[in-house]
Amino acid sequence: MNTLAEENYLKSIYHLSFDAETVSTNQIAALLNTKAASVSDMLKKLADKELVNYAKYQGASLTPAGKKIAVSIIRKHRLWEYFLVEKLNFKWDEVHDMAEEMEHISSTELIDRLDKFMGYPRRDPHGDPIPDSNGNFKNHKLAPVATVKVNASCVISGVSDHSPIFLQYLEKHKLTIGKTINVIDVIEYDNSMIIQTEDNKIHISRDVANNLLII
Amino acid sequence: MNTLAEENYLKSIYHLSFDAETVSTNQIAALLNTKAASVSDMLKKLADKELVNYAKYQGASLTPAGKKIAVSIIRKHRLWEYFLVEKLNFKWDEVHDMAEEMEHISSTELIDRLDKFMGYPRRDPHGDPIPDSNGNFKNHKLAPVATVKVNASCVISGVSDHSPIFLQYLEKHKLTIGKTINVIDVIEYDNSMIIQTEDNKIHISRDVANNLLII
DNA sequence: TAAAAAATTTAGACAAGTCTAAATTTTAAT
DNA sequence: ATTAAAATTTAGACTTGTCTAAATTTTTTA
Repeated sequence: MNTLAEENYLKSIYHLSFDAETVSTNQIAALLNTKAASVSDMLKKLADKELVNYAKYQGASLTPAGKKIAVSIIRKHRLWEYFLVEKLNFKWDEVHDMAEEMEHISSTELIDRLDKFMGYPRRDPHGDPIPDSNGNFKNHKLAPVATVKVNASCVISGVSDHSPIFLQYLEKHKLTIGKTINVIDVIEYDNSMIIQTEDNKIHISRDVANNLLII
Repeated sequence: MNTLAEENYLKSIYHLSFDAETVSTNQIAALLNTKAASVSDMLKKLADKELVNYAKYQGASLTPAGKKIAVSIIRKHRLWEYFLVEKLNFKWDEVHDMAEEMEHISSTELIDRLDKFMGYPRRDPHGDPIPDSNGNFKNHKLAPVATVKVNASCVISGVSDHSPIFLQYLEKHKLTIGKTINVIDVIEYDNSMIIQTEDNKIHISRDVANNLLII
């Protein structure tokens, strides 16, 4: 199959492809915490294997074969996260690094049985959709709270920052998946927002409003 | 922590140490499907890290630190095997390779919670004992069926060959963990045995009798 | 649109882990 | 107690994935 490094590159390119057709060397390097030179090398290898389309200086995109591998890794990652939270009682801010390792367990039979064991969950603990065993899933982009108008209400449905520190902040203020919130006010000066949750009234910064997603 | 290769070496040395104080380069090479030269290199590295005791040409043994790592990997392997069989309904001959990958997932918190989730099982699907979270477990050697006298009866408690082909053979003849068997006869010519199980009477070869363990 | 800045690639080096072939040490056999 | 055989180690090479520094290409800016 593919090496761990290759899988991580494919996954990164997939995630970065959400916003653009083609992904730059520097973007990949930043996400993988590596250097642009290393990325150039790897893109050449992945292009040889026909997993990415790559033209020097022009960025990269996934081929159908590369995309299939990326989606399968994302499926594994999200199912393991669900397992860790729902079966082993970890908190949503604790599971990312573990799932990062577990997503590379190769057996697809294993992951399909895990999926069945858990009753075919459709979203992981962070609200991200879980691809089915054929790699199909609706990946429609959610809007950030920052786009909500004053007096409008909405339901928290995802996050675009998965870091423990952000998730812990949300947890602390009960801003978790499924909660309904109402925007009370937007402070023009810094674009921070006052929101009313089911539990209390909170003042959130622009950063938070940008990384908290709603339907 | 340690690399995947290092962990596999430590595990191999642990398993081979069952019969002897010190383990030879060739024994390790055979078990890991690698060459003696590679083993020499790695033993040097592991000795530098004080995980094995190693003197050139004299074989290797684990230090307490090395043994601790080896036992922790074995704990992970056996708990994942139990999970795969008991929760995901795999058969006992299907789980070895998957567990071989899963044993390298690093988090000990994860494995302790998995242990709890499954109710602290004491033996894996092949009858091997599962170390507790402190690394303690009774690892007393089981006797092969080959040592049982005619007319004596005993309970199948383990296997010393974990290969799918052997496990499938046992499954087919219902020679599984917990079954009681009675030795009817031993054929002197080839040391094969006629045994009576709860289900039927079977003629097993010396090889089978050597790899099937009883209490 | 030419120079400066930013992005990217190439060249060459390195570490981990493996291999083959040759050299060395240990063990077995006479 | 030598010699032959077996086991083990060393030397040198190769692969994967990484890095720094230098070279090249693209983009930006004036």
